[in-house]
Amino acid sequence: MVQIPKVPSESALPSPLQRSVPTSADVARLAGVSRATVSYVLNNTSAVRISEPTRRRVHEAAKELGYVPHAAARSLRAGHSRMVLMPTPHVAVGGLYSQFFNELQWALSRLDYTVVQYGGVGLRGDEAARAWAELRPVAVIVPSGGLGPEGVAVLKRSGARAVVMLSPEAVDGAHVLILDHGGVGYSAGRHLIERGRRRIGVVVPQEPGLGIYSRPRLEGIRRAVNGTEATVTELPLAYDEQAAGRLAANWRSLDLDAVFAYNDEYAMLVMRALQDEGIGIPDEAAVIGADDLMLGRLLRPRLSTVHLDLPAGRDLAELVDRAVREPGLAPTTHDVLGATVMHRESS
Amino acid sequence: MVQIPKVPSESALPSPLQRSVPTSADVARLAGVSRATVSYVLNNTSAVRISEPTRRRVHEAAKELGYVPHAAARSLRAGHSRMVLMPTPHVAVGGLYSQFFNELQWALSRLDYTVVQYGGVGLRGDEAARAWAELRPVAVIVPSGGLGPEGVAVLKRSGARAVVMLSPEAVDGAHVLILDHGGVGYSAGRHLIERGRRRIGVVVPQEPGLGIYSRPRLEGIRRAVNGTEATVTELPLAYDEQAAGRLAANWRSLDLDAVFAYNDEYAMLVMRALQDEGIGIPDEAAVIGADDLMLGRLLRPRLSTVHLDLPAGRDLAELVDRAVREPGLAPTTHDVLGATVMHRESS
DNA sequence: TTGAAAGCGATACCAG
DNA sequence: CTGGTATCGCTTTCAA
Repeated sequence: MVQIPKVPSESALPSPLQRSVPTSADVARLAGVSRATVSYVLNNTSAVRISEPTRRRVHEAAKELGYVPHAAARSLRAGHSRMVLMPTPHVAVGGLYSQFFNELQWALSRLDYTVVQYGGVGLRGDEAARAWAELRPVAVIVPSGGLGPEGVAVLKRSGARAVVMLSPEAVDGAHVLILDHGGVGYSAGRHLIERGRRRIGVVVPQEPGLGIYSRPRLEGIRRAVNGTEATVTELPLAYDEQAAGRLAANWRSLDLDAVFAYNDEYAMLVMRALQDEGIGIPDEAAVIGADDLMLGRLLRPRLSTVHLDLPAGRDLAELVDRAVREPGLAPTTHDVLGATVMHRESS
Repeated sequence: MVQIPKVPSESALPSPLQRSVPTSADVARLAGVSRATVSYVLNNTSAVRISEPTRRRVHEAAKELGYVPHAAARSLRAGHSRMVLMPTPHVAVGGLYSQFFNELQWALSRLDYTVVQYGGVGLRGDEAARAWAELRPVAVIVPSGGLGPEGVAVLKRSGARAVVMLSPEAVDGAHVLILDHGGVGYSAGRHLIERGRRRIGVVVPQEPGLGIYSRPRLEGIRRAVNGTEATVTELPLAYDEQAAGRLAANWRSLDLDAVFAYNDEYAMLVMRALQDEGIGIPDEAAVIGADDLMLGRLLRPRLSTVHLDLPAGRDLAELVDRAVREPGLAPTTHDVLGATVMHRESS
């Protein structure tokens, strides 16, 4: 890491008399009108007609002072805001989610909402909900579970008209889009079994925050082997080459014929390690990932994967908008995570 | 994409009498004390001593009502906030930046700042600056240029005590950490020339927002060949397999012996396509990427790359904190992007 | 067409 | 120890 040099603190340098920030009252004074008039002009209030010369004077004064309205004061007065709060996920999620959230953000902006990602780092559950509630957002979108019915209640009591969660399970009071990661594991499991595999290893990432995804995926593959003669073996794995190397070195003693690698990045890591150990893919070991990243198509053999159908950001934005406009709307719960196996060459 | 089913709008459902959100006045009423006392108790104001029974009553009332303080009202009254605003980058940047920003966010939280990522989608330059200024953040961290001295001035006039930019060039009034992407290209160029390459292709991504990074990298490699007999050829490339395939098919007619692929992901794409075309790496074509992603080490041959030394999030957080606490501090400008070639097997 | 003033929610001063 | 009250910046009636 490059060091940022420490700057000698220029003690008590009499800074150029930091003018305090201009308010609408300052604009009014400079333009020689009342604050009300300033408000009318700058907000283009249609209910009131202001003479053209006055408008110009106000605009000029505002520009001269560099006036910028104070959002907090405004929404305090208005009693509501159009802020949609989206807590940032605690763990670095993959490129798939980034893309989804970009799309969502864009769609919400189109509907005239201000999207704010809030970094509640140390907080969990209800504590987090309280922190979010302090901002009085009109809606909250929680990317990944972790919020119980009490948390939802806190948010609603403090004015949130919609709480939308992407969660593995339904939560009382919230609109929930159920991202059934179990289906991802299940699809992978069915696929491997259909291709004649019986002794399936399942990579379980060691990164702490990934459990909410990896556990359901593991459960899903367990469901898939249920009633068959196939077996499932957990393979804990850190995301680094050494760990993958150790796994590969042990591979033959594990006596497995397939591996579901949690996602494509872990799959690449595992596949590389197995190949370096001289293990043939897919003959000796079938490998399947998940997320359908571009990188999987670039591997040799091409990586089989489970493609995730996330909801369109646009649809989610519309759900939020509807919930905001009709607070009476009963919270809904939908399964929205499609899982489709993309069979390529590694399985 | 999975459709979210449209919900029949339950017209005018008499919602369960949405109690309006509780204020400190409500708490005061329920506890039988004044609003001032509520404030003292809930903020643990040390200058004032409140009797234990009163404290308990206030706390109980607050809990019963589910009271959550109103951040906007509080900071309006206080005249300042501890919000650090970080506009979200317009273009999906790579995993390297995500990691850096996560670290930064964590470090700022430790210093008791509230980090807010703000999605100003359609806005650019001064317009964006005005939108940010409305939130009255105590500091603004701009991830990637695009803000001129006027924009900085707007932010400062509206109360921002620090404006920190990660930018290719110095900007008046802002603390600037110069991310010299030119150095990345330069290092790659020097490396290739030292290894005897003379006809260097440089991948220029076609994704719109990537120009701010790719242009300086290209300029850097131009600087590196200056005064040598080596040449530089631009290779526009979209991030998909077809485009890479076309490039590879044309490769021999281009008569190049090396390629700097903008970053590791493009490098993987290009390397794969070249290999599929039967072009030997590094013999026929040397390939070097940038960003030093894990994936490069997993490729065969292992990908040479330019490692970027980003500033530590912790250091940047401290710079922000110092600037906030000493507004008189003169804005500083530092070069902070180290570039180190990691020579592996592809070059 | 414009101005005076109330009030959004929380805090901090000054009395009591 | 506790309560009244002015205040932050802005919008919006109601009067003039």
